[in-house]
Amino acid sequence: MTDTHTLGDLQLAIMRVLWQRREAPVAEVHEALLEERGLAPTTIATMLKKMEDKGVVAHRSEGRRYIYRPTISEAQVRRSMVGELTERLFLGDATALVSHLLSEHDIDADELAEVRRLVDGAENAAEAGDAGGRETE
Amino acid sequence: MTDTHTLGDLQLAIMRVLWQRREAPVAEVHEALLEERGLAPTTIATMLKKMEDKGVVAHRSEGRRYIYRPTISEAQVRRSMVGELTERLFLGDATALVSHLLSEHDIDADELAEVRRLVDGAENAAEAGDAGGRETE
DNA sequence: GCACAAATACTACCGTGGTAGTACTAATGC
DNA sequence: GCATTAGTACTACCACGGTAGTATTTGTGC
Repeated sequence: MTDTHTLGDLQLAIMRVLWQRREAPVAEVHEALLEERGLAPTTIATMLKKMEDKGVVAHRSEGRRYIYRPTISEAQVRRSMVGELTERLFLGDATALVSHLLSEHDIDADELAEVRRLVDGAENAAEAGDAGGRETE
Repeated sequence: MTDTHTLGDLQLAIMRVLWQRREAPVAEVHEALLEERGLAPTTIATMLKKMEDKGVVAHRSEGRRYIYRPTISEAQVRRSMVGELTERLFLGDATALVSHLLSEHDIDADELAEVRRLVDGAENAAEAGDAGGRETE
């Protein structure tokens, strides 16, 4: 479990479409990405097949059409990918990543306040009955 | 400029060695990574050459040996890669990444306090004369 | 001077993301 | 019923990270 679902750029774009619509036929995914990417329909179809092999999407048939749907959540992908980056780049130290974000101006003054709120929220969550935690999923 | 220096896992491991030592011959890099990876010396040499083509390291000769040194800083690589992930996964919203980190238990209670300190620090830095900033490095 | 060792150069191969042409199949229009 | 069209299947290719064997060069010891 908890396979390392690392997705490429196009794969993520496709997933975003599927996450948004719950499910969609190839043509719809293609159409949704046409503007920002201008890819051939076969490219999308091929990618979807590769993604199915990989286990991140599944399909059902409706006439000749394949209706694809995601089999993993956006949160899972984020966990995987952020986790991997944190490992690779900060030797697993997530706090170091936050530190980087704050010091590299990736987060401006306005957002700083937001982050502060998030920290407060996380602290409260921790205080509340999260003792023994470990049931995420 | 600000090319997108995305490095693979081995490449990062190699860079870490070079960042640590300022410069090092192939054999030394190989030796440094032998325990944790057990790779052939030629693998390191090949990778270093690829990395030189890519522009992230450079070498000078010393007798028959090549002494490699990084041409980009760890901070630059972090900026590139964190930036890319933020773009790919959170549509550029760095705050969303922090939010993810906080809500996915990647940051425990102890670290939360640390993060709070970092936020304070960033706020002060912003208040102080950081107008026009951009001389990190 | 010659054999051996060290070090780089070359070449090769796999996996995977990305991209797409072409082939095949099945529904549809007339 | 046959031609067109939509839609998937196959196949192919490139780039690149990763991994390493083999060839070549050159310095060193005796």
